[in-house]
This record gives sequence, C-alpha cells and structure tokens, in this order.
Amino acid sequence: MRLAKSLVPTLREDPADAEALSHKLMLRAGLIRQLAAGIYVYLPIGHRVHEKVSNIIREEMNAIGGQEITMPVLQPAELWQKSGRWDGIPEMFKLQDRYGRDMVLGMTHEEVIAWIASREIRSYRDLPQIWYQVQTKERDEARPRSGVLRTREFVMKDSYTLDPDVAALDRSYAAHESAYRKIFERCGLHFHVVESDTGMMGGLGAHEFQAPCAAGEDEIALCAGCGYAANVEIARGVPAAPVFPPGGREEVATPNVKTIAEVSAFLKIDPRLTIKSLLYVGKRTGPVLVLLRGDHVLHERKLARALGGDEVRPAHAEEVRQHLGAPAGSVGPLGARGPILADEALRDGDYVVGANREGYHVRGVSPGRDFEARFVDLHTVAAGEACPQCGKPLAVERVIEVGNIFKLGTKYSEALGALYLDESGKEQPIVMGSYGIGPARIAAAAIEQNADADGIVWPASIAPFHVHIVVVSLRDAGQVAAAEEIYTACRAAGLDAVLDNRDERPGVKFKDADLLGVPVRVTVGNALAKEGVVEIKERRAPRAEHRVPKAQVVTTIQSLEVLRGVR
RNA sequence: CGGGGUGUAGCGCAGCCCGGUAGCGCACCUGCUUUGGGAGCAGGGGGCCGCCGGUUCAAAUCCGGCCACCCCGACCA
Repeated sequence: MRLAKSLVPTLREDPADAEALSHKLMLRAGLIRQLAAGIYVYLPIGHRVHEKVSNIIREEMNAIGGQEITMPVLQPAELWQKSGRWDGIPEMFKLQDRYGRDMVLGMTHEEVIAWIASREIRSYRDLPQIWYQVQTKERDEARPRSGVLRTREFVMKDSYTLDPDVAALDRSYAAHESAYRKIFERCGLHFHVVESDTGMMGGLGAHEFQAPCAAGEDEIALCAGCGYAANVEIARGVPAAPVFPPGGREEVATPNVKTIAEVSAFLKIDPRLTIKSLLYVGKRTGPVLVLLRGDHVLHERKLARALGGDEVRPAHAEEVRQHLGAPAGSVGPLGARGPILADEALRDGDYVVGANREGYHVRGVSPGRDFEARFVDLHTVAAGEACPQCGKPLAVERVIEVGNIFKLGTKYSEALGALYLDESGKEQPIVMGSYGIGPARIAAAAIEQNADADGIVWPASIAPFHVHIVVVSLRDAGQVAAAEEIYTACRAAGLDAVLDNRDERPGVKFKDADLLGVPVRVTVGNALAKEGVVEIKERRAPRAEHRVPKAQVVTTIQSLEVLRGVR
C-alpha cells in the first residue's frame, strides 16, 4: 500500500469522545470511524488488522476440524420462539418484514445451528461436528462503550460443536480451549483462562479468555500459587477473620449513625466487626435480607444465583421501612421477617448489627445463634483474600473478555428437534457447545497492552503491515527509486509493506509511522547518498536500529526477532 | 434504565453569565521560502452555532421541549 492516495486519516489530537487508550489510538491512527453509538466503520488499516486476526482464528479452527459456514444475520422469529429466547432479551433487535412477520437480527446463532442439525444430522455416525462462521452480530447493548470494546454491531467468530454425549462434548470443548490458547498466543496477547458464570443459559460449564487491560470491563481473581483463576462473578475468596473482642449482647444508641463507616467510627471498632444488612427484592422470591461483613461488597450476580437465578434489585427506602420497621441505616437480622442470606464470611464471630429500631444498633450478635440464616458466598472477592484452593493470596485484575467457551448441553437441540439415532437405534438429543471470539476486541486489547506514548505497537502477527517504508525527501530521485525498490522486494519476499510516499515533511511521516505501530520501519533518507545505507528500526522499545545497503534490507528484516513466526 | 457531562468549520476549542458583524489553533486551497521528528510568511475557501418552538426590534447567547454523543452505575445468552 502506498500512503499518498490511501484512506489513512491520522489525527494529531485525541478525539474528544474517546476515553479508552485503544479507542483514542484506533481513531488517531485512522483505523476506524464511528457512525453511531457502538457502530463503527473499519477503514483500510483497521480492516487489514481485523482480517489478520480473523485469518489466524480461521487457521486454528480449521486445524481442529472446524468447517466454515455462513449463517444469516436476519432470522425468522419462529426459531427464537421455539428455543424460548424470543422474549426477555432486551439486547435483541427485532423487526418485521413487509408482511408483518416478526424477524430478529441475530445476536448469536445457536438456533440456526440447531435448525441445520435437525435437518442434516441423523445418525451417531454423523457426529461429532464443528461448524463455525466469522459473522456480524447485532446486539442492542444498554451501553456501548470504550470504542470497539463494546459495540452494538461486531464481527464474531462463533463455532458450535455437535456431539453424541457429554464425554464427547468434553473432548470438543478441550479442543476449542487448546485452539483458543494458540489463537491468543499467536495474536501476541497476554491472557488468562478463567472459570465463568454459565448465566441464565444454565449450561454445563464455561470458561472465558480474559486479556488484562486498563479499559477492561470485567475483573478476575487469580492465584499465583495454584493457578486458580475465575471471574469475580463466581470467584470465591476467603477473607482473613478479624479479632473479635469479648463482650455480651447489648443494644447501643447510635443517633444519626447510618453507614458502616459511621457505625465503626462512632463505636471505634474495625468495620470488619460489623454486619452490613441490605434488603433486596427478588422478582419471584420477594424480599430477602442480605448480610455481609461491613467491609465487603455484595456481588449481585451471586445473590441472583443464590435465589435460583431470580432477578434482584435493592429495596426502595419505603419498602425497607415497611418490611423491617426501621430506616435503611438501622436495619438488621434480629426479628426480621422473611428469608435471610448471609455471606460465608459471617459463619463465626460476634458482630454489630442494626437493631431494626431507628438510631440503635446491637453488639455481640452471632449469626446462627441469634438468628437463622442461610450461608452462601455473596461478597465480591477483594485482592489479598486467600485462594479457596491453596490459601495463597489472590490478585484481582481488570480484564477484557476476548473469548469464551461454553458447554451448552441439549437445550437447543431439544427445543428445535436436533436429534440423532444412537448405536442401539434410540433417538437422542445432540449435545452442543458454543464458542466465541471477538477479533475487534483482540485488536483493541493488543493495542491496550502494547501501546506507548508515541502510539500503537503491534504484535507482528496482527500488524496491518510488517514493514513501513519512509521516503524522507520526495525531491531526491535516488531516495524515491530506492524506496520503490525496497517496497517491491519486501512484497516479493512475502512481507506486507506500506510505502509512505506522501509529499510531507519528514517529521510528519515519522510521527505517523510511530502512531501506526508497524513493527519495522525502513527510512530511506540522506544516509543513502552519503553512506549508501538505509535505516531499519524496530517500533518496539528499545527501537533497535540497523544500517544496511538497500540490497540487504529484506534479509536483514527477515532475520529480526520481532518478525519471528511471521513469514 | 438511574446519575453526570457535552453539542459552534473536517479535528481540538473560545464566544453563551451580560442578546446586536461567528472567532482561534490545526487541517484544506494558492504563492514564495523550507525539507531527518507534527515548518515559516502572505493570501484564501469552508458554518442550518444539534433540532423544534417561545420571548424579543434582534437569539449561538434567554426560556421550554426533543434528539445525539461521551462518562459512572445497572445490564451484558
């Protein structure tokens, strides 16, 4: 590619609308432009990167026997009505055709897969199968954000496995896990494989591939000791217990003291010696009193799971007063009506709790002894808590989900009649798995993880080009000719090259080269006439430089460690 | 969906309080000079001031409504 006539609109300044590093850099380097909230145009450079990532994914999917197909984005509502997902998914784009028939824009493709399977798979001899596509997904996200990290329209590689039984599913799942590891390694990402919530889909198991980065939306708990790794949605941590002071149960006046911080300050005690009482309302299960240690934070997903997948919300102020007879700052478990859920951390010890009487708390209250409660894991893991497996301290990292693998089971095959005959001639539902990867998130995560003050620093495998050739002066015919020669030679050698032949000052070209982040830069400038050499410089620190005659450019580049493994 | 913020030239912003000619930097066009880390000088083009309505002799500016976008939270099959 020659830059002079190309659509690579770089920006000098950060766009006002961008916050996340990858978002700023993708806009500034001219990879993308935003059409609407969460909807992006991929310009030539962005498109190239996306293709490089997608092709790596394709290679690894093909390597485990995946067969690429393409399924429609536009789908009849009927399929989704059959699977039970037509209602209750606010992210689903729905529309009608001209005859008033309900349609959906696909946000995932389990239904279509099950539909194909129901028609084409008949015997255990047809199994197993791995079908995948690289296709656009449409999701009406509540809040698109961080550039390309969470969008309403995005391309996903989604694959689906069809197996005769759970043991076979386990093998397909393991094959995917190993393919995914290779994909992320080849893309140059740092990542963790973590246990994740199977969510409302109620599958048999799931893992996420999470790439650490500042703009991430998830948090994971990690144990350096034994390798335990889980999304904080499900991660369990064992907090250190406080030292409980002696003393019996007594009611104490706590005028105008409401929050945990106020209670512990007023009574001059560690917040860990208090219980935080929160009234929640489950859509089906009704009011439930939730107890946590004073310093802990409730994880609502854990609560929802403890209530059998119910939808929960904090009670309104009036509901608290009505249910417990006191305002929110003075409530507690003593004499409370209805179910009480207490975090595991509260099993032992005497705590300060709200008295259910405005302006009073009670000291020396022991869960289990002074009131009945069901103990479940409810608190959000904090860094430093002990690993549930080995006891070493856990770390908590901010991450972006770049892939997930999911054991679906037979939910969709049963709903859509995807059955096969086993060896004994008996009809069985196909056991399914589904697996997703977002190429755009991989690109953005790679930027987040590798950028420096001057711009993007691409891993060579997904860089838009391997070599960025800068002609310092277009007025020097010798430089232009040499640059063209090098450009042609690189391409002939299988190196993707971009030639900056724009009539710009050298500074502008160098700045843009840094911004674009291509791993190797070749500068054709004064040194050509003076010493007969060009400069080959790596983008990544410490920007190692080689000065060689133009005839040696290709072999020198090919010997660079940054390009190891590519071409 | 709750909270906060912003909409003025392609990009980044000022002007708005206190109503009266729409401005600055970058980018773009022309000319001259310059040419190894985002050049200098001179001249020039480009605006439904987010949209609709109201107040007023007069609205970018005041008032009302709406829309879009960003951030925090909720949600995220």
